[in-house]
Amino acid sequence: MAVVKAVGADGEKRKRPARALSQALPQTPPVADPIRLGDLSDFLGYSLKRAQLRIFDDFIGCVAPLQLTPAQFSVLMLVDANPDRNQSEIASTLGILRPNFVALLDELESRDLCVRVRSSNDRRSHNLRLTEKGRAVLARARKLIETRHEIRLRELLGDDNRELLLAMLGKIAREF
Amino acid sequence: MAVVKAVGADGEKRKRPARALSQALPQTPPVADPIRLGDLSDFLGYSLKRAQLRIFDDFIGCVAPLQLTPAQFSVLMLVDANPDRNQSEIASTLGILRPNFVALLDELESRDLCVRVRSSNDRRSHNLRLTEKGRAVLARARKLIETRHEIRLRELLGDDNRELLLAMLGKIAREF
DNA sequence: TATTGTTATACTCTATAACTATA
DNA sequence: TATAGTTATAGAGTATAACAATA
Repeated sequence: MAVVKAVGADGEKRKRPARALSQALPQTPPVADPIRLGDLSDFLGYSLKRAQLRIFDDFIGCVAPLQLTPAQFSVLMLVDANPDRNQSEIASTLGILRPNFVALLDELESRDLCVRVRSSNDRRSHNLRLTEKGRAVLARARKLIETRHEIRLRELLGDDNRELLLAMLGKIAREF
Repeated sequence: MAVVKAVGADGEKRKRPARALSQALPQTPPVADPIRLGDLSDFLGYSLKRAQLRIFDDFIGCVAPLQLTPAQFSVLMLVDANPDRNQSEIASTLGILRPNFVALLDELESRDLCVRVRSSNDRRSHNLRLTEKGRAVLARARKLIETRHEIRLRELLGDDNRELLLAMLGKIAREF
């Protein structure tokens, strides 16, 4: 397995610049030592958060042509896999509070990716479905993410390690 | 290695309730099928985010006696490992923007955990140090996290898998 | 009475511009 | 002029209470 690389970020600035002979060295050298993370990287929360931010950033860049946030993508995925479920069911499955789900859906509906259909059984409920355009956009998004994002993750981590990573993250989310 | 458990969440509600013989079955059964995550859990971003939220939530609970957020903890850790570095250096290492670091530091300083010391070399800079109390609180926090949080993660994942998880997350944060 | 979707609202995070004091 | 710390501010994301329509 590939070894984790040195330390990065400002690694290329390590070399001290040349200095005139007569010039006194200041108390603090002009090129500072890199900051040490110390034990911080041994705490799962820290590494998890930094990795999550990086992944989301890359995700957003990869689906930029479709202008989908990770949250919007997750809604499209879930409505596609579970048509005609109501807002509360979809929102709570994603850990989104019902009030906060309203604006998110408004946006998807205004872009004609998703529709709210008043349920005939229970007229309080709005059943959710993807539109034809919604399915098409989702398909394009999945292809973009697979070919630009996930494939590079497989290259970086290796197929087996990526599977193991997914399994552990799922276990934490479900059982911790 | 332990196998990932079934599905959870509402797993205990699966059994259909008894029903009067004369009562007609409504079109939709009163106990709905669980929502299927589908391929969503195969996308790293989704699993990463859910796991991160769970970990932070648990972290906050574990250090509740000390009232430290993950961000505050990371600042204490970094200042402890790198005394007399200035705000910009500490903030940027943590991915915190300088303006947002001000209030964070104000809070730590008001609680006498950390001090800003005007640098004699460059009077624009504030060098950061932990106070005696700051070191004590950090030590207690580390112990709480180790004994209540990380230890349970090791039990859940296994020691070797936890190490592998940390290595992969670090690799994503640094190299992806 | 309880639930679904909604509004209003508040609080935290994050992001950018611009000021001040120093260099 | 450039940089460190700061202020102000705006935008996401997230949280709770309460209302109308419906059950």
